[in-house]
Amino acid sequence: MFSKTCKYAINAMIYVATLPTEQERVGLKEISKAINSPEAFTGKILQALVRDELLASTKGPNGGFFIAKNPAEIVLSQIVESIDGDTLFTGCALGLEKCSEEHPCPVHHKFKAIRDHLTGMLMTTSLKDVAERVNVGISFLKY
Amino acid sequence: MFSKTCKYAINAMIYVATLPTEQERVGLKEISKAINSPEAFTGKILQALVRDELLASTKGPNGGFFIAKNPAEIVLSQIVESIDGDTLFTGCALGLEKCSEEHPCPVHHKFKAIRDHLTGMLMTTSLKDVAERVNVGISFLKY
DNA sequence: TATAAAAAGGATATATTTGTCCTGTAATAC
DNA sequence: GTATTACAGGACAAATATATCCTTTTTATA
Repeated sequence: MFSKTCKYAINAMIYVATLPTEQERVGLKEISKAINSPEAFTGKILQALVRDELLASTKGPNGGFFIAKNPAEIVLSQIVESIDGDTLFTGCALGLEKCSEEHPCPVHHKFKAIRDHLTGMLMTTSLKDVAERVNVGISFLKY
Repeated sequence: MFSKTCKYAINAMIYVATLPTEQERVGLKEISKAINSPEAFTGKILQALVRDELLASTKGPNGGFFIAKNPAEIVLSQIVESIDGDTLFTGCALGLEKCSEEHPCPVHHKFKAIRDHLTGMLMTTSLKDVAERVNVGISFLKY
């Protein structure tokens, strides 16, 4: 479904979004500990999220990462697209290069419904939604 | 969603299922041409499908592959599980090792519906269903 | 201004997936 | 029974994804 990289990215974004807004910045070390991911690799992923302006960062003492805009305005599909691209949303399930309504693969019509369901969910689920679930203790970011 | 290997497997199974039952066997070369896949690699995949008794094969002149049972009784989920295992059906979308109702990841509840939708579709779509679409010319196995 | 903290980025390493090549094995036909 | 055909299987190669290490850059503050 998602690449490992993308899973780390989503978890990291959620973790940063769970922090109170008073806490200005959070470091790589804390993030990778919180989501149980390899630190250096997670650093690369956060870099990419910063380039795509979903995260922001500052260097130096007390530096670290923070969500670039209001977590209510960032949806999961943006993170997925940033890391994995749009193949999950537009690619053919059976790998045909030019799969379309006019030239569909054998499962095109059946997958359409599922893809719509999936993308609809990812486009309507905000970081705020999921971060709140973690904050109230009904969902978890590791193990 | 599916690995490339799994896509080749599904396409190959569909192609073999499209052939008239009078045609007893079909060779690797023809299959990989029909689905536009690398021949040797496809050979490995077909081997695996034979081991899992979804396909059958015979060696020697006029040998080749054929569907092991009635295509109406083989569903897509069996092919997926044979090649990719059950992570698509049971694994956590965010990669948590022990994601469950009691210890859910932040998207667990939302993904449940999509996973059910997807697995339901794969468990109710038979090879016969999809092969017929190819045979009547409303769907395609390559390009 | 020197020092330390922390992210950015380049180079490299490891693991996994995807793909090829060659030999072995079984079946058929002459 | 020999030659030919076609799948089985092992060894290897290439490509991609995942992961680590080290240096550079930026910033805060003592």
